[in-house]
Amino acid sequence: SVTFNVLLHGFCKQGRVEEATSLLEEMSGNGFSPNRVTFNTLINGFCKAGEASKAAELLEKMGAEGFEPDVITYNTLISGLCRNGKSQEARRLLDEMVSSDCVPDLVTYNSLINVMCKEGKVEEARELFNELTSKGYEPDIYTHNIILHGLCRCDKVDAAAELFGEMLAKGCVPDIVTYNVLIDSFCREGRLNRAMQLLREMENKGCHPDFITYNTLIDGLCKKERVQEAEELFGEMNDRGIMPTVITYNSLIDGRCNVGRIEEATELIDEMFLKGLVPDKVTYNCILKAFCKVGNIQKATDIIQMMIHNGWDPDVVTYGTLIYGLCRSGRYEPAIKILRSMPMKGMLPEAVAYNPILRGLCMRQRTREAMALYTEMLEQGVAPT
RNA sequence: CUUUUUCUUCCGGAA
Repeated sequence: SVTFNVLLHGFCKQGRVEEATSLLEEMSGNGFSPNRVTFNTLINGFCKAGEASKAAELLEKMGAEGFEPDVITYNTLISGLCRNGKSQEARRLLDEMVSSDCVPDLVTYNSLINVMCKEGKVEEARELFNELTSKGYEPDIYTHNIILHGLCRCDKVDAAAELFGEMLAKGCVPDIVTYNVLIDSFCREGRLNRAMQLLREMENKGCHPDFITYNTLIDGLCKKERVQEAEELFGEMNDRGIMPTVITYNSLIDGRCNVGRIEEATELIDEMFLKGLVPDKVTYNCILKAFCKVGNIQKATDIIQMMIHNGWDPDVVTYGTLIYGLCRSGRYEPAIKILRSMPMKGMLPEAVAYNPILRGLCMRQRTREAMALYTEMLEQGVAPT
C-alpha cells in the first residue's frame, strides 16, 4: 500500500485529486484497504485544489473507517483551511487537536506563524516565534523564512535584516528560499542592483539559483521597465538549463507590454507553445491590458477570443480590463453592457469594474448617469473604494 | 509513502 500511496500522491501533486479519489474507490472494491497516510495524502490533495470542504469530509470518513487523525492530518487541514480562507474552522481544528492530546509540532507552529503573517499580524507572529524556544522547539529554516518573508512584505526591512543576522549567528544556514525571499524584497524596494548582487552572492556560497530566483529578478527588472536586462537574464537562465515557466513568460510579456512592445510581447505566446508551456489567464490579461491602454479595442477583443479559444474563461480581471479599455475610448454604453452581463457569467463585478465608467461619465458632464449607476452599484451590494 | 516557507495580471493595505 506504500506504492499505492505514492501513486495517489503523484496524482494529487498534479492537481488530479478527482482521479486519485476514483482510483482509491476502484481499489477499495478490489479489497484494498487504505491507511492513515492514504487519507492524509488525499486530504492534502483536496486542500491544494482549493476544495477545503471535501478535505473536511474526508476527515469524517477517515474517522468512520477507524483511523484517528494524527499530527500530519491536523497540520494538513489547518494550513489547508487557512489557505482557503477558512481560518475560523482551522482555529476549531487546532482546539480539537489539542483537546484530543495530539501535540502540535514545529510544522503546526510554522503554519500558524505563516497564517499570522499572511493576515498582516506580523507582530503577533514574531511573538509566537519568540515563544517557540520556551515551548521546547528550535525554529528551523522554515520558521525563519516565514518570518523573514512576513517582515519584508510589510516593509519592516530593518527588522528582517536583523533577523537574518540572528539567523546566521545561530548557525541557521540560509537556503534557496531565504535568498529568493531576500531578492524579492530588494526588488520590491526598487534596489535591483542589490538584488542582482545577491544572486551572485548566493552562487558564491554554493546555493544555486532556481527558476523562482530568476522569475523574481526578471519580474523585478520588468517592473522597473528594465526589460532588456530582464531579457538578458532570461538568456542566462536558458544557458544554465533552468527551464522557464509560465510565470517567467508572463513577467516578460507584461514587461514588454508596459514599454510599448506589444507585438513582441505577443510573439512570446508563440514561443511558449513551442516550449510546451500553456499560456494562462494572466498571460492573456497582460496583453489585453496593453491593447486597452492604447485604445485598440479590436485587438483587445481578438485576444479575448484567443483566450476563450484556448479554453480559458475570462475572469473578473479580464472584464475589468476590457471595461477600462472601452471607457478610455469613450465607449461607455458597451462598457455598461459588459458590466451588466457579468452576473450572468457567474461573476459579481467589483468596484474596479464600475470605477472607470463612473469616472468617465463624470468627466464628460454625464453626472446624472454616473449617479444612477453608482446607486445601482450600491444596490448590488458592491462596496465603493 | 503523507503536512509548513519564496515568483506573474487586477484589486486592496499604508500615505
